[in-house]
Amino acid sequence: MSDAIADLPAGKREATKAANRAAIVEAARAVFADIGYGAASVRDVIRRTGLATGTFYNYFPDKESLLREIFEGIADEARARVQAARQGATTIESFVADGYRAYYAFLIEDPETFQLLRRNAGTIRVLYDQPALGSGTAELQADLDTAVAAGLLPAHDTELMAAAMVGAGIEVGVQMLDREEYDVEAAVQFVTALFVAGFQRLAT
Amino acid sequence: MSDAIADLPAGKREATKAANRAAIVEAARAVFADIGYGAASVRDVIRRTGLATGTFYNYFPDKESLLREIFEGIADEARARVQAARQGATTIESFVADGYRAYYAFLIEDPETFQLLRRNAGTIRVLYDQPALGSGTAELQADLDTAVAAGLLPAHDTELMAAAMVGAGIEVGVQMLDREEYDVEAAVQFVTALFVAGFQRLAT
DNA sequence: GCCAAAGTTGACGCAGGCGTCATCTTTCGC
DNA sequence: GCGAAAGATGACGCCTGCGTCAACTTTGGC
Repeated sequence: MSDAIADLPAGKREATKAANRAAIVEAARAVFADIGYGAASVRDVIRRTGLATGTFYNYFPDKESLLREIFEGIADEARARVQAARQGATTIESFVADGYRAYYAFLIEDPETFQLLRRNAGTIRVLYDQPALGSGTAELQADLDTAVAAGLLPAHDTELMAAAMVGAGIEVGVQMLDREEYDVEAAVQFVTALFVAGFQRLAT
Repeated sequence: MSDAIADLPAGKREATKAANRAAIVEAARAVFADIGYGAASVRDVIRRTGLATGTFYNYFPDKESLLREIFEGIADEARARVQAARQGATTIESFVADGYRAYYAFLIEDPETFQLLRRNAGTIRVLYDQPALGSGTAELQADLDTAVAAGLLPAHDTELMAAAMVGAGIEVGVQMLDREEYDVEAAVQFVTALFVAGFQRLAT
């Protein structure tokens, strides 16, 4: 059906393969977001694609590797965006605000991804037992360290700072998505005021 | 074996019933904390108690009602403690600090409960689709509203404030529990400084 | 001590998931 | 076009979970 994905040097062979893989991943996102990873079966996923049972195993060895692939894709994307946004920051305000703005924009763009993360945060945390969730607390901590070194932020426990920013960011994001109109700017203003003032106070 | 639970007017009948119920709940806490609610089966739970399959169904109609019972117990306890702690607050500082202190003390007292909540936050959120997780964002919001009315806090979006406090509280709690020594006071100081300064700034 | 009521037990039938593999279909090189 | 290779298919055997229920064990009243 149609020229679906690309007009690259795609042989039909390759094209179908890419399409099937994509279909499986897409179905899995929906299923995991919906009933949660633990409760989902490989069957639930492939049933949704219309492909046959056996086909699944041509692409993935099991359910877990599916979740890993999905999650890594999301994490890479989110990390890249947030980090790019923070790149130009020259003040605490812009560091905090630009990061959150990129993050919230990402959520709104694709609420399914957000639901997926929220629903399976516990599982993901167990799966990657260090890194935690969201766009990566570790990554944020590294950015905070850089900002501290550059004199942008007062020195403090960056691990706790990162944890607090991620936690608050997620819950505020949930609220934002729960409301009638998505107001990214309001959410950004809110968390920015909170953390900028908070960080300054912590310096005392 | 032994005089286990109580020396109340317990008939043997009643005593066994209470013990079995407790055993099931305890096993379920462990299993849900360990592999997650979705992946857990009723069998996983009863197997851990040594009771027979059928016995489970004398106490609970299904897996979900088990989670509900467990979660409600935890929520009641946590809510009561945090609210009691906040009762005497006369300043922003004590309002924030006392609540968090009670909360973190609770976590340390029983890390399994915390792991249970963390692991199954997504499921719980879906189960009670409004209330969310932790000791209850809604409850906190109500307390914040009261505090605002009493002039303790500057007026602002208390829904977002509650969300941010719960989110940051949880993630900071995770960090605290991940560290070698649990330092409740450090965690309390941290979040208190953050939110007190943040709330004041938001008033501007 | 005895017996009715309460409660426990685990085997049972059914449902559905798992991963495999022989078979069929499609593609691609020539 | 044709044949070989790549890949899709779904039935199959195995396993585990579900909720039930007839049979057994324990308790408590007398």
